[in-house]
Amino acid sequence: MNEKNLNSVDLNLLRVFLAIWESGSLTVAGEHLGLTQPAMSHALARLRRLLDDPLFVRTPAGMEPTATAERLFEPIDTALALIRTTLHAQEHFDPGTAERTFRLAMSDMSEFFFLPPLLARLEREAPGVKLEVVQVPVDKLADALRSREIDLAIGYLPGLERDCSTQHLFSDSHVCLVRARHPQAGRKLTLAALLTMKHVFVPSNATGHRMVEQWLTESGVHRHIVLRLPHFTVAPEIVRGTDLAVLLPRSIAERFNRGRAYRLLEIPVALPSIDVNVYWHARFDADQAVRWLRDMLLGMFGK
DNA sequence: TGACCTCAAGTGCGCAGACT
DNA sequence: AGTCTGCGCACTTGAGGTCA
Repeated sequence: MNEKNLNSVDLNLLRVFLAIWESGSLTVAGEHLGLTQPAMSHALARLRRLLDDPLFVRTPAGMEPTATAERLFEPIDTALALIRTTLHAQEHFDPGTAERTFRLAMSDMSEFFFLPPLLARLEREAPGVKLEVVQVPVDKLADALRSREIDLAIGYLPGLERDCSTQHLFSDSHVCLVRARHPQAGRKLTLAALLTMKHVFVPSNATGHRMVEQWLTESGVHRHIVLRLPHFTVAPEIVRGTDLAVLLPRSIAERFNRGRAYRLLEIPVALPSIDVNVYWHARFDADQAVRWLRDMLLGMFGK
């Protein structure tokens, strides 16, 4: 593209490009942008002249991008996001008056650990701020952060470090949670005792927890599972009334043990530690609101 | 010299109808 | 049903002229 072509680049044409890319239809893209279909057609025609490429071709499946469009998508998407966040960055974020919903992705265990204290803090300092926890498959998290479907992801998510910015909060390890009057309470837990005990098994959707469970299996540590649960919240209540045990992250176990109804036993196997981080996409580095929330998380949970 | 006005060209958009 | 194209309207922009 020469300087003359550059003069005719209209930022709105790039929005048109992205809207057609995302919807695969001029009509639908126009609805998203508040333009009619003919206006979209004209805009696409101008883009085609500008870039000397059809960009999108009609197929039975909709408007399919050409190789040139495929090549252009990422830089255009990144450039527009940069412009948006640069403009947003100028807007001062005042938590006391802000009306904003933050969308977060986290596991069920992280919900239990993070949300109660975080909500209490928000209630005091940012009454207009709302949270929405979104369940996103791990392999879709990077895309969800990039597209701003979610603002932050929290947990042990090593796969995200390649695509996203990261702030370390704390390192966690696993312990064996039993009731205070359990026969093993007060004793040093041996591998033989661990294998003899009856366990509650919680698959959870937490990546770190799953990794530890997988590591135990691969290491030949096969516990005697008498109860499988789809989620972990009821497990401590069951453990409190029985001689069953459950393996949980220490942060979760300590939260349950505030009333001293349990004992936390060290697991007699060297388990990998879990780095609990907060993740966001680098394109939103400058977003004052998200930065404020990140700083709050770091202040509350960072070690 | 700057402010204001006029006019032509360029641009964006919508309507209607043709096309795929 | 969805897209493309010709046409006309509205608005913007820039050049040129006039006036205080």
